[in-house]
Amino acid sequence: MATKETGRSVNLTDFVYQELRTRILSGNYKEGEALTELGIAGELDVSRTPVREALRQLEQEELVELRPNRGAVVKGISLNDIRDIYEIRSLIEGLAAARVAEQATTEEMNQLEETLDLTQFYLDRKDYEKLESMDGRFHQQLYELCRSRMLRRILKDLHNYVGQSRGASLKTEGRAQASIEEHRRVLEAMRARDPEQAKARMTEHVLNTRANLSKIYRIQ
Amino acid sequence: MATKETGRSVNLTDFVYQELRTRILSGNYKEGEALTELGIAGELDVSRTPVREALRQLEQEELVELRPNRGAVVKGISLNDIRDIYEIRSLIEGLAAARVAEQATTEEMNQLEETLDLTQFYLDRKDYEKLESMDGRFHQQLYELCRSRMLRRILKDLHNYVGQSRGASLKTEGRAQASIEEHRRVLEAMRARDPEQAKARMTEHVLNTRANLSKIYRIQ
DNA sequence: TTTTGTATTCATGTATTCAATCTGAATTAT
DNA sequence: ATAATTCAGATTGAATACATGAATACAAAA
Repeated sequence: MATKETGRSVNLTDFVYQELRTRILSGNYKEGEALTELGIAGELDVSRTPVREALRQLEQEELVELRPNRGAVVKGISLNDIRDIYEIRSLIEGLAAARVAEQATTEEMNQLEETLDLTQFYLDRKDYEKLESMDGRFHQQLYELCRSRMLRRILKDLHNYVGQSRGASLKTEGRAQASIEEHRRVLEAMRARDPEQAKARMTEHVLNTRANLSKIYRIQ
Repeated sequence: MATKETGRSVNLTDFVYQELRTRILSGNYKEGEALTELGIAGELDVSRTPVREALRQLEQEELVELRPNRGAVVKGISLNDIRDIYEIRSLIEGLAAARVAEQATTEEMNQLEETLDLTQFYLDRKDYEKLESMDGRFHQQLYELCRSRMLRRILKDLHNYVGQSRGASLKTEGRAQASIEEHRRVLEAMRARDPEQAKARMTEHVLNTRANLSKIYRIQ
């Protein structure tokens, strides 16, 4: 057992975790909403045990608050959080890019390039769901390739938090194409084994994304 | 129930979590060591339930790896991790200091000053345990006062990871006094409401700590 | 009217039970 | 002798049972 219609979770705890996480980050569960263990267990048709374990994980990344003996409350992502995420990323994501420029193999760079080609492919097809997924994959791949456990941890976290707003940003006129081109320039610098340029271009890319986002949301 | 000789845990899960976390970060449990739920439960005299929940939390911060159906393995902090932590902190901890300079109340700055006074007090008494704790408290207070959920999350995490090496650093000749003075200069800039200077001085402080650390450990 | 005590209810905290899975040694087959 | 197989023991995964604590409603007292 343990795949639960959605598939590919190895156990129920992971399944519940993914499910709750998605619902919170998508805004399906709203800020301040109280979650009861039995309620979730009933909804997902599992016992309280995996629910409790999943809630503990979510508490660790501050997506819920666990009040002792009083249950869980949803903590969403605020505009202030988003503003800070982009500010932090503008400071450290360039570092990850520099590391990739220094250490990644040609094979790994080819993987990045494939992601970029796919992104362009889906943009041409106007398949915005896949486009969004591929745009995110470029960053996720980068986090793996930078060979730094700490950078990967932090950047993955931050990136996941802004999934929603990144999607909105990519739907604005011309931004997706610009994003692809910025990614490409980062990759070029990596292929040229120029860490400083890779860093600068990645930083600029993050700042551009933030600037674009500030047209949609009221941040900073 | 629920205080378990060590005191102040509100429930057994938190108690187990703190206990395991401490043992891992202090090197008491070594990298690669396999942990069984029943073994821990027996050692701490609790059932498997709170142990499982604690392990899920520890997995979230990558202090253990959970292999499905095969149990938990300890993941320590490597020298590479420490190197990266200081590099990341040198980039973003200044941002936190700048925020404090902008937003903290005079009362809050007084709290920081009290911590500094206490640090000096314990240094004069050569009470290195308390000294270490107070030196850390200055940073922890800063993370709370910067009023950024994301900065607080990340910096607290990173700071906890390097607890051991920070302790070692403070024991080297003259470093504790230098650290206090650097903290004081950061606070001065905050009191002067000069975010840029607070940032610069904090960044320098982090870099100094790293430089001092590199005399002990073989980092970068 | 406000406060305080108390019973009830509901949710969480923990232990226990049972099922599924993995590991490794003994056994069998090649 | 080596490889494949089987099976027992141990460990994790999940559900359920039991215990504890918090919140609410309501009654009695000030």
